[in-house]
Amino acid sequence: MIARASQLFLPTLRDAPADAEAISHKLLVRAGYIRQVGAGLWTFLPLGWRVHRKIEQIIREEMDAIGSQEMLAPVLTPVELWEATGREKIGELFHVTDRAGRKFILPLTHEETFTFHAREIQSYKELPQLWYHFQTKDRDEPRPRGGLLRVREFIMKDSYSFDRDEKSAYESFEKNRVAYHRIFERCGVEAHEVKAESGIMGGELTYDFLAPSGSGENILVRCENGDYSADSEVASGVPRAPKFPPALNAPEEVETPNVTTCEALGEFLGVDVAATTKAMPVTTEDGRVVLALIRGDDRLSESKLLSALRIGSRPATDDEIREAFGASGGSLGPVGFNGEVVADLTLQEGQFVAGANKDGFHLRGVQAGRDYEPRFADLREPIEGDRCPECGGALTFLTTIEVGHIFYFADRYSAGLGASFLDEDGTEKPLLGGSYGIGPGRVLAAVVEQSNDENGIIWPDAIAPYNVHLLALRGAEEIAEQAAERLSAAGYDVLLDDRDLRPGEKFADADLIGIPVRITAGKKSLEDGAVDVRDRRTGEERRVSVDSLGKNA
RNA sequence: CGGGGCGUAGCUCAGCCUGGUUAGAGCGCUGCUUUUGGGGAGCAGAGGCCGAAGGUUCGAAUCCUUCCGCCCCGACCA
Repeated sequence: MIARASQLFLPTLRDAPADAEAISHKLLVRAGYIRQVGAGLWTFLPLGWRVHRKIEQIIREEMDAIGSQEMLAPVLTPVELWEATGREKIGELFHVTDRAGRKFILPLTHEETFTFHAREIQSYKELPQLWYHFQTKDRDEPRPRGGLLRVREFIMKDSYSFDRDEKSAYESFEKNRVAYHRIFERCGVEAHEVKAESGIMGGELTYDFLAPSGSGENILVRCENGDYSADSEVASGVPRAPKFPPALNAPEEVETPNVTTCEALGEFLGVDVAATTKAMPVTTEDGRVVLALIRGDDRLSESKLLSALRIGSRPATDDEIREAFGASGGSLGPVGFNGEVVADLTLQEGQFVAGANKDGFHLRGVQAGRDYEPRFADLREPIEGDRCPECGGALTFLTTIEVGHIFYFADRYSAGLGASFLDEDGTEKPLLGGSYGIGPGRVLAAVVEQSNDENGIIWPDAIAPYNVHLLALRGAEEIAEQAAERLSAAGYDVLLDDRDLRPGEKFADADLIGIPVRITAGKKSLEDGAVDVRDRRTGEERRVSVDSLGKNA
C-alpha cells in the first residue's frame, strides 16, 4: 500500500520535549510516533500504532505456532475474582465502582480471569490448554518514567497455560520460553533470558527477558564468555580476595576514634577494606533486630536480604541500634550481639576487622564460627570487577529494560478460584498454571533504544511502520508515483513524502522516522530515469532504474 | 511516599531575584516573493486567562499562601 505524507497525521518536531531523558522517549516523540496524555499515559499516533501492530503480529504468529489460542478477556473485572486469590490488596490496582456500588478492578494482569475460565476444564483429556490475549493493563504506578519504559496503562500480550502435572507444565513453560526467544529475535531486539527475582515466594520458576538499553530499571550481569547471566538482584559475582593481616588467636580490641566508615577504618588501621566488615542492622516486619553482615567493600543487596530473611525489613533506627548493641552505628559488630546474625558468604573464611559494639572501638581478628555464629547467605550486590561464578571470566553490567517475563506458579491461582479437573485415576486435582507476558510497547521502545543514531531511529524491517520511505522532490513527482506504484504492487508498504517541502526537510524527517530504505526521486536521478536507494543503517546509496524496483530487496 | 526541579505561544526558552508601557526571542504555523538533493532568504500576519485559586499592593508573569500538573533521583514494582 501507499501512504501519502501530505495526508498523514505525522507531527515531527525539531526539538525534543525538555523533560525527556531516555533516547526512545525523545525520538519517538520527535518522530511523531507517540504523544503524552498524562503521567504514564500515552497515545500511539498512526505510525506508532503501525509498529505496535507489527510487533503484535509477530507475537501472534509465534503464539499460534506453539498451539496457543487467542481470545479476549475484558478489562473490567469483578473484585470477587481478586478476593478469591488474595490479590485485591495490591497497591498498584485501580479500583472502580459502578452506579449500583458494585466494585471492579482494572487488572494488572489477567491470571484471575483466565483461571476463572479454566474452571470449565473438567477432565485431564482436555489438557494441556494454552491461551492468550492482547489486552489493556492498568497499574497505579508510583512513578511512571522514561516515555514508554514504565507506564500506567499499556497493552500486554499475556498467555496462560494449564496442565495436569508438573512434567506437562514444564513442557508448556518451555514452549513459551522458546517462542519468546523467537519473538525477540524477529523483532530485532537483543534480549537476554535471566533467572528473575523470586522474593519471599521463593522456589518458583521465573525468567525475565532483559533488553540492553541506554535507560532502564534492571541491571543485567553477564559473563564475558557468555557462561552466565542474571538480573543484578539475584546475580552472584565472585569478588576479589582480601589481603588479610596476620591471623590472631583471639579478637583484639583497638581504639578507632572518629572512624565510622569502612574505608576510613581500613586506612586508619592499615588494613585492606576487603578485610573489614560492614554491619547493617535491620528491623524485620515482626519486630526483631537482625544484623546483616557484609564485607567492608560491599553493598548490601536488599532483594537478597529479603530472600535470606523471608520477611521484609527496614534499616534499624538509631534508638533500636543503641538498645540492641549498646553502641552506635560505625562501631557495630557481631561479637557479643545476642540477636540473629546473617553473614555474607564472603565472611566464611578469614579474619576480619569488626565493630566492638563499643563506641570508638573495633576488634581485629574476628572469625566466623569461632567468635560468633552466623547464618550464611548470599547478601552482597555484585560489583564491577567481580568474576563469573561459572568460569571466572570478567562480569559486565548492562542497563536493561524488562521486555518479557515468564512464570510458573503451579496452583497459586487455581487453588483460590477452585479450578480443578478429574485426573485419569479419578482424583480431583488443581490445574497447574503458568503465565507469560510481553509488552509490545516496551519492545518498541527497546528497539529504539538499541537502534538509533544522531539523526533518528533505525527500524529493523520486520517492525518498521513502512518498508520504504519514498521522497518525491520537486520536479520528480511523476517518477515518484510510478516508483510507489511499482513497489506497492510488489508487496511493499510505501510512505510517499509528497509534501511541498524543501529536500533538506524531507531528508531530515526521513532519518528521524527511521524507515529502513529511503528512495529519492529528484532531478539528479531523473536525468537517468532512475531513483536513488539508500540504506538507513549504512548510509549506502545506489542509483536504480524504476523498472527494476521491487524485483529484489 | 521522601528528596530535587519545572509550569510564560504548537516546540525550545528569556523575563521573575529588585512589582510599573501594549509580555518577548528562536523554531514551527498562515499568505506572498524568491530558492530547490540535507531543516535557505525576504516581506506581511495569526497565535498567550503567564498552570489554578486566594492574598499583599494604587498596580502582580514577578511577592506570599494553598492547590493542581509534569519531569528527574530514591522507595515501590503482580
